[in-house]
Amino acid sequence: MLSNRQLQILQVIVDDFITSAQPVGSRQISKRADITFSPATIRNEMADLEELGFLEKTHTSSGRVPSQKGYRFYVDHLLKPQVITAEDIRQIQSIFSDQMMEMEQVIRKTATILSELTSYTSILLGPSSSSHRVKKFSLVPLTATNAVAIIVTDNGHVENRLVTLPEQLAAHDLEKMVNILNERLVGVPLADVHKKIETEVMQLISKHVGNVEHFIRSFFNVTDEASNGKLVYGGKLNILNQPEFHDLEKIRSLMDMMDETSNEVPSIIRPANSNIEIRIGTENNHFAMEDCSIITASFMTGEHEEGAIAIIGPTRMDYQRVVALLDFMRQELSRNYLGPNV
Amino acid sequence: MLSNRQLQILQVIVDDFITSAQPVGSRQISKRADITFSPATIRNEMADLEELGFLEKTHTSSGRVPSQKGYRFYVDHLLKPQVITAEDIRQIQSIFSDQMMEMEQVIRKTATILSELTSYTSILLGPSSSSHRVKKFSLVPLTATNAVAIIVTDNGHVENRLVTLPEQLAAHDLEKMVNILNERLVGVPLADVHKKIETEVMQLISKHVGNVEHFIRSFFNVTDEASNGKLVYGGKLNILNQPEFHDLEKIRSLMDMMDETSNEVPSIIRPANSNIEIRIGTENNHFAMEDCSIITASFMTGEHEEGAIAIIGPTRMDYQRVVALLDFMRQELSRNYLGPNV
DNA sequence: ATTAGCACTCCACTTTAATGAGTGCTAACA
DNA sequence: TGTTAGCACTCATTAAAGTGGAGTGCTAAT
Repeated sequence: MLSNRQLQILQVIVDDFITSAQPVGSRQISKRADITFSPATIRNEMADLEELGFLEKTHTSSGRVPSQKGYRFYVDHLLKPQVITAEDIRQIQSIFSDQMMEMEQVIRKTATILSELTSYTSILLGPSSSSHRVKKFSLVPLTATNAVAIIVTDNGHVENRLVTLPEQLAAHDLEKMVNILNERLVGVPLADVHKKIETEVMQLISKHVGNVEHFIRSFFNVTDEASNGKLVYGGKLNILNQPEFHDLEKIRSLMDMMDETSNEVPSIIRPANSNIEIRIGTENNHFAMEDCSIITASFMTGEHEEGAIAIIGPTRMDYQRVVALLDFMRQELSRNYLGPNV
Repeated sequence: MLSNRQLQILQVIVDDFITSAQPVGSRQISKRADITFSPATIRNEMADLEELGFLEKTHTSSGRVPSQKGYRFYVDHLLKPQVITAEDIRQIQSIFSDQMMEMEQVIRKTATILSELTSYTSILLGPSSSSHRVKKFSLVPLTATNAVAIIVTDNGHVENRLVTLPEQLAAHDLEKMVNILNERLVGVPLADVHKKIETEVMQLISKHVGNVEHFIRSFFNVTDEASNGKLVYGGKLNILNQPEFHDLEKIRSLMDMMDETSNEVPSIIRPANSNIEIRIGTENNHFAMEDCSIITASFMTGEHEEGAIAIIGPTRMDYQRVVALLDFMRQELSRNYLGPNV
């Protein structure tokens, strides 16, 4: 069990290091107004805290730096709920001032504003469309062999894919097929479309219209891609401002992770439960993020629709502020984003 | 006028520097098999070339480095058409091996492969859809006040936008409106849709259906966003491998330029005429690219549809190879990409 | 239990010296 | 007259050595 004095010292060290990025020494601490004891006393306490694993030295005669365990303790026990400023609130609410708010726009604006307010990198994962239901299916022929297949969901999401039509397909067969698909697919959640087509629609169609194998197959993946929501980054380059990221290799691996081609990010930033979650350093289980912390939160845009917000910064991150901002943000998003008034 | 020997020396220096990134000295040059004269002679020639502005020194007693003017001369007069390897050809053609090639996929794959083959950053600008004609317009109502407006063009491009419907709008009025829009818009190039609606369709509709001002307005910008084609990057991080980009500020400004939010890139990478074009250093008229060269080429996917390819690398770029690759690539793209068999 | 005092450590920075690649110039050479 | 060998000189790079300062750990005094 840590004494009150130890708690106080740990708190001061973490707070100091977060703002200065410099190892903090005993003398420096003793100068603070709220510290009444001498540097020597502080040194003793710091030695104990180090032995307990909360602090580290960068070299034998340097000041102390919080260890990962130190941050963890700080986050779990010393974090004081911080009130965000009126200006923060104003900025966040400006996102919703525009009446006509399409999901993607809101996500984008949120990402930008969060990265500006925190000066870290924000990641927003829009709610997946897979729980939404098909509102309409249509097929627009382009040439004799090509057409565009379009699915509109009840939240206004549009999926479209170029498909190759079976060779000799009469116009009325095409129409018939579209009718069947509409009959059977409207109302089905996007996530189930694949299965539905395979088990039910496919044989039904081939009864009326021959040779649709290939067409159906090229249409299958329509539904797979909407399973993750839109992923948007804000302030990707903010990480370059952090003094601990002057190392090109670290930057590279982080940037690499955030490159659109990789798709591990959604699973990384989705919080395990729906609360705010903080993962520090190696807790992320990701090489590129060994020196990073990530704070995630989720927001709801419908009964089963969940989006995720994440802020990535150095382990030496302003946890208090970010947590406060994220908490407010998630509330605003959930509050403003009620179902399909989209 | 440069003597043959000067030409040879300039060529050797540029070639050498391109591969080694190190200033090249007289002794080093004289060691080459194709050089018959002594270091002292070379030094004299180099001094002349420097005076003429083709070479520079990094400091008084360093070897020579090509100046921007040197690169320009090299590119204009010394570039030998290089044959690309069978492996290069194989890789490039693999892009088109897949029968079902959607424009966006091809663009993506091209960007990736070009960045891998060159180890520089590639930028691909897909052809704009604005010359394509509206194939179909449809409106899918979601709620009483919201709907999705969808435009499909004859090349299979789909534009969709959430729109707010006028308050009291009967179902048959809606249908009538959609019919009118289809009648009037089908066959119109995307670029002209805006104008067409404003001058013609708007009054026609308001004759039949009242109070459509707001709806029409929210629909206007549908057409503006397709004016630039899809923009795709390949190997954004390759620039980090270049020794001249170990400076964070340079990296930042380049990355910043390539960030999706900025939209100056299309105009930068579009070549002035339809040939291959090389811009070196400050010729780019862009701060972030003072130490970069950009090689652009265009390809045709239809009579009036033009896409652009660009490779961005350090001024010390392997011009020969990149030019050869781009030239082959543009031919392949144009050849494989014939109109709307998409 | 707390703190002043002191020896010690180590980083960061500066200075100095040595090395070596490269140049410019001059004089000799073919 | 064009070419080259020779030589003094410049400058980046590297290593070694010295210096100052911030910080620690320990001990003894309060």
